[in-house]
Amino acid sequence: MHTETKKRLKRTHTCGDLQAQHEGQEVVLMGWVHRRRDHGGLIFIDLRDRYGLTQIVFNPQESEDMHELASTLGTEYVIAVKGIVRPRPEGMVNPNMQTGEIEVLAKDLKVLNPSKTPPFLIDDDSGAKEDLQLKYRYLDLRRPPLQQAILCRHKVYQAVRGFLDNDGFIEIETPILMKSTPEGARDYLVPSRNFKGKFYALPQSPQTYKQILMISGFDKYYQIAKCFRDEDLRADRQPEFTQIDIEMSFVEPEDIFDMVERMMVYIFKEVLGRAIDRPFPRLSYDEAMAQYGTDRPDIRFDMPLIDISHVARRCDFRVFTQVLEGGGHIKGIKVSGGASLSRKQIDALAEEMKPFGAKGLSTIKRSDTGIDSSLAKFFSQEDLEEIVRTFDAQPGDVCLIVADQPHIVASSLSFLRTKLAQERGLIPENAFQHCWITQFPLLEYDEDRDRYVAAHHPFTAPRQEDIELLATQPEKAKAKAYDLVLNGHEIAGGSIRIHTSEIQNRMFRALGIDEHEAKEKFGFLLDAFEYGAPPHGGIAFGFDRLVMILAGKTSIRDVIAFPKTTSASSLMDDSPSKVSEEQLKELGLCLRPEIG
RNA sequence: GGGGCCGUAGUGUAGCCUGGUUUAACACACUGGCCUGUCAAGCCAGAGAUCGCCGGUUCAAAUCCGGUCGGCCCCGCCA
Repeated sequence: MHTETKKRLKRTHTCGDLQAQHEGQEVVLMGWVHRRRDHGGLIFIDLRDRYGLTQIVFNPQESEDMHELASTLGTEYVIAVKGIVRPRPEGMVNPNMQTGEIEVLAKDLKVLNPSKTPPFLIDDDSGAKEDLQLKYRYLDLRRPPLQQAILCRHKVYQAVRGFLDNDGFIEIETPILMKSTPEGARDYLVPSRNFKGKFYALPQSPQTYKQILMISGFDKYYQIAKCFRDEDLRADRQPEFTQIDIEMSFVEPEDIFDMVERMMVYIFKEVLGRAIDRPFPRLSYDEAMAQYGTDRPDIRFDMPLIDISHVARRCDFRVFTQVLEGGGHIKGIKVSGGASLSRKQIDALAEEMKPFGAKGLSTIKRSDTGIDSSLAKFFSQEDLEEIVRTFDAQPGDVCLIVADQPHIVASSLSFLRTKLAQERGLIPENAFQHCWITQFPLLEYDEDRDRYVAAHHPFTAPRQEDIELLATQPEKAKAKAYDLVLNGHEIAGGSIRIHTSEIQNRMFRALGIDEHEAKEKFGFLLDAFEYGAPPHGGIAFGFDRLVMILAGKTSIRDVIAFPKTTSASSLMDDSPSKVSEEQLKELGLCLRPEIG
């Protein structure tokens, strides 16, 4: 035991540290065996930790025993090496390595822990399929790209906390076990043992708590909060995710915009060392929908949606005229140089637009000699020319046109716009373009539930001038709500809140929530409003999405240490899983017979 | 709830459309041997797969059909 202690090695440097200046120093490195190159005589080991790689050389002349031991090292063994830093021989410098000027001549080797052969290569690209990566997430997380992503996430946490603290915000935690509320996403439920038959819900967001904190006088609050929504997943949606949740008292939207823009400038500077321009451009919801067909437009490239209804009204194409009579839209986008797209390619695009409801895709190509269009027989030459002018199409361009209900035209063309921009390389690399979307509708009509639902959430304030519309034409009311969009991703959304129980009750009435139900579900908030609620508003960031964009990833799974699959399971720890009969009994639960 | 793509040695792919001369191929990893300047080390040899699972069609299924499970992408959904 005593000799063990004496011989124990203490790490002096990391695998990313050593340079020519360390020549001659005795160092101790610890890490994972990244690769072994065994020449029978000399053995080279690339030793890896999260800081980098360092080449270790084992020479049998130093110690036969040590050399023997080095020859048994396998990939991912954890070892400690004591050795002397020396410059690499003439011509052996590796300029691709951070530590490529030097190597460590091993004097002592200890195997701290052997490793089974890993199921995939620990490298920039392991080549393994994603389910295998998720099962062995602890190995996947050793890969440099994921380590960098997690490090980026750390930097964003620190930047956010640093900025908000400096700006006078107070970090306050709110409960994870809370009351289930109607409206919004499906809740994750937690059964109560003390109150059998009753349930907590995990927060979809800390919305009601942060409003109550405003009433408590914490006029500048923030929290980096875990949120939970039991809905179907996407590349940028996980069942549990993280928000930067912010709320302020005595503010108007301008105050929020100013604070958020300063924070984004700070984050980009701290995390990427980049300067970004502000103020961020603003578009109203209606403008965004008209120009881009989406409320989260990617404005790194142009390609706006162009309305040609005024010309289409005069054509003989019944599909078009019927769409217009039914209140539909006829719009299109111009693809510069797109006249070279083949019939087959266009058909493929049309096929991809079908899930959005688009039934057809019409084309108008402009060449040097004239206009070639699938609509030629329905339009006069003059009208075709007018359409081409409306699009400002040059020879070699093609205009792709959809006629349908407004929401179908918008979503399918928005998809097409992004898709073509990606395929044709129109999106500038390494560009970051924010924009604000403002003046969202307050309410939307829900066909299934046969009533209005809150477009944002039921605490969102209507514009002052629209309050009367709540009782008369609710769909026309606009909200003091705003989203922050970055490169086509919604990264934050917020609003000025209702702060009087009088307006809040009018809102509930518009939503078809009667007084009894309102009291039952949100009574605590309505009560709180009676005791001097300050005007307030705020915003919440999708933290994972923000980090995803900053880290240059295309899925938030890449910036979450332990993400779930698209079916919300965790392949590493195999959750969700069954629980024992005793556990169920304790909670007063039994499973429906068909579940077993 | 719906649509699309994928599932073949430890890993990634080919083979599948057009069923049988395929003893299921290739690369990486792995095992053994040789090797003192490699850094994706090299050379030689070797082991490793009832083709996700269940059923059907057929003389014959990795291959065709139906179902099912899992992963990814999308529509709906996500206040």
